[in-house]
Amino acid sequence: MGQPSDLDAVDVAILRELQKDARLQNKELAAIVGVAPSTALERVRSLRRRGVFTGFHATVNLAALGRPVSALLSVRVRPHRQQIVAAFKTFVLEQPETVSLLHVAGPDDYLIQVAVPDTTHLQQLLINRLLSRPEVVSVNTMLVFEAVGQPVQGPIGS
Amino acid sequence: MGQPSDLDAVDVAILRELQKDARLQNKELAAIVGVAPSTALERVRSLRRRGVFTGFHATVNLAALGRPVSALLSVRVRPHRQQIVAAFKTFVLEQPETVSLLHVAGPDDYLIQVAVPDTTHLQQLLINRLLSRPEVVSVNTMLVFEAVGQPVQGPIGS
DNA sequence: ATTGAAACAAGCTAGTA
DNA sequence: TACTAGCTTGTTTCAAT
Repeated sequence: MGQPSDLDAVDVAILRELQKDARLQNKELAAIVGVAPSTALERVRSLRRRGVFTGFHATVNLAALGRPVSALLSVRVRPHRQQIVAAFKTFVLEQPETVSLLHVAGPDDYLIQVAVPDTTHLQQLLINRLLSRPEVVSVNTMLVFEAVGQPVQGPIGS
Repeated sequence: MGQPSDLDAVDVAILRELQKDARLQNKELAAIVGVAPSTALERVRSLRRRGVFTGFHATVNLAALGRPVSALLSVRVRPHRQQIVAAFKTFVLEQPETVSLLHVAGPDDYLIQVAVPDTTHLQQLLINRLLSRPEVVSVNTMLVFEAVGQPVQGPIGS
């Protein structure tokens, strides 16, 4: 589904601009990428339809939400049966502290990023909700000092 | 900077809606949260000014960008001097493969998420660009099977 | 701090090349 | 597929509360 070659220079420019600012108005976007507004509109719709754009989201300052402490929890889940794993994932995503969940290949199976009000809250989350689950074999906690996300992703010249 | 109590119900509703859909029109947003369009506009501006909103970004399907393989690189950097660490971070963020960078407390110092066209590309990145750097003591590679981000973050009732 | 209304600007849908 | 034009719709400012 979708080769990078499906994307011409205008598409790539649109991807770049809307990753930088999702609230950019269509007319302005059209001016920046050098096409007519109607064309820009159709391009954005097409990129959405083709699944190249997966969403448009505001990002928030978690500290301003009263959750200044972030941690990465490296979790080992056993046995690795489909039903158990699915239930675990659902549970994790239901927790309001969860920011993201990665299923990885390595010594541990899942990396969960959480944001909490304080370390006491983190401790309670670990003890009362994660370690108490039978399928959770181990949890390694890494405090997050700093998180930097690249705001713009594009194709890579292989 | 910014207690959660600074946010009333309307603010929280605005945060929720724009995290779900950053391209929501102001008029529609106003209708959903139950205020006049002019009020909604002022609230959004205020949340931006106060740094509660940190950005509005389109998210893209990395596979559609020709980068279907994601990995998490757990990196140990030594010595842990300010200048060396800063140079390392800058270098990592300059690489087009980089999706995000976390500085953590744990056995390793950095977790780097990368998205690449294939595993050969990943191997080359590791050998030619990461392991060749003198400050990089070790790299542990975890392949990412699945990544799920919670689209909406809110305050947590402590 | 919120609102309603007016002036302004953008979005959208044709019809055409 | 992209563009121009014109009608529709949304955005923004501001005086008043």
